[in-house]
Amino acid sequence: MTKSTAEQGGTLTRQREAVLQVIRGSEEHLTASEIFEQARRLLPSISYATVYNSLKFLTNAGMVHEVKFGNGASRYDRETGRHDHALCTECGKLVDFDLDLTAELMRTAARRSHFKAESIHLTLRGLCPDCRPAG
Amino acid sequence: MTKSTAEQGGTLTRQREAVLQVIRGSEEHLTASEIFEQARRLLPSISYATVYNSLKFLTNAGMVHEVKFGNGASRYDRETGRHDHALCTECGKLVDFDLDLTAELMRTAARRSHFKAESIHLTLRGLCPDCRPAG
DNA sequence: TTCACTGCAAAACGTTTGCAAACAG
DNA sequence: CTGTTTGCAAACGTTTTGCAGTGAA
Repeated sequence: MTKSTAEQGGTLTRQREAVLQVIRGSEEHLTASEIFEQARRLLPSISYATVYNSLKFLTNAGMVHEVKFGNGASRYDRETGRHDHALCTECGKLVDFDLDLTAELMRTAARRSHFKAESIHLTLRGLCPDCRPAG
Repeated sequence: MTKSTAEQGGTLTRQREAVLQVIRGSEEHLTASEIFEQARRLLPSISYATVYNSLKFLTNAGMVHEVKFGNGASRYDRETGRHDHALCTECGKLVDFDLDLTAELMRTAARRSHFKAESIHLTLRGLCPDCRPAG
């Protein structure tokens, strides 16, 4: 029953730390394969499966945030607090932002859908500053 | 340049019609594999790939609506107008609803994210009426 | 010694593709 | 005939799994 490094679940191994470091070190929202590429630079022996294990571990531990979109690859975000996403339809760039109407929004959505609300997820699709016509 | 049955793109073949009929005939949001199962009851010779082709065709033609969630299978919705979704975390049920604050919401989100808004997608996660503790 | 974790390879899953044959205009 | 669509099988990208081997308490 003796606990190790992390809060409860398990150990923050070298591999998991490398994965965490990659995610924390990036402005972007990386995919598992991008994380694998970068993690193996820190720890050449790391395997793809271990990256996946680590991502699951870190997600469960609340240390990173998984963003699932469409049918493509999940992306991982160092920002773990509640926030929304904007996805560029031109270049695929994914940006975090926060809408503080969400408490209100969740109540309205719950009423309309007759669900007991747990969380609300909002995604804006459009053109990012770099891709839109004018400045 | 002579057009056929559909608006512009192509023909509404027997296969595409079967797929459309399955989607229109269901209250649920079916996956491609569920659609395949049901479509082959209408048209036993239909193939999986043709179901995918048809879904792509119908989606492009605006006759059905594709809902992509997480990394799982896309679901297809006969409701093509703008609307939001509620996803049950217990049983996976997906329900449509409409929030009419969305025009306002889109403006705010665009301002916050600095994106040029195209569309906004809102998903409520929680417990559906059947799964939540009390009535 | 024990138990969690790793690395590898294979499988699983949803989806897409290449291509020959069938079909409609 | 010509172009489109079909059906099949094989390929694809992402994720999961089985399992033997490693490593830290």
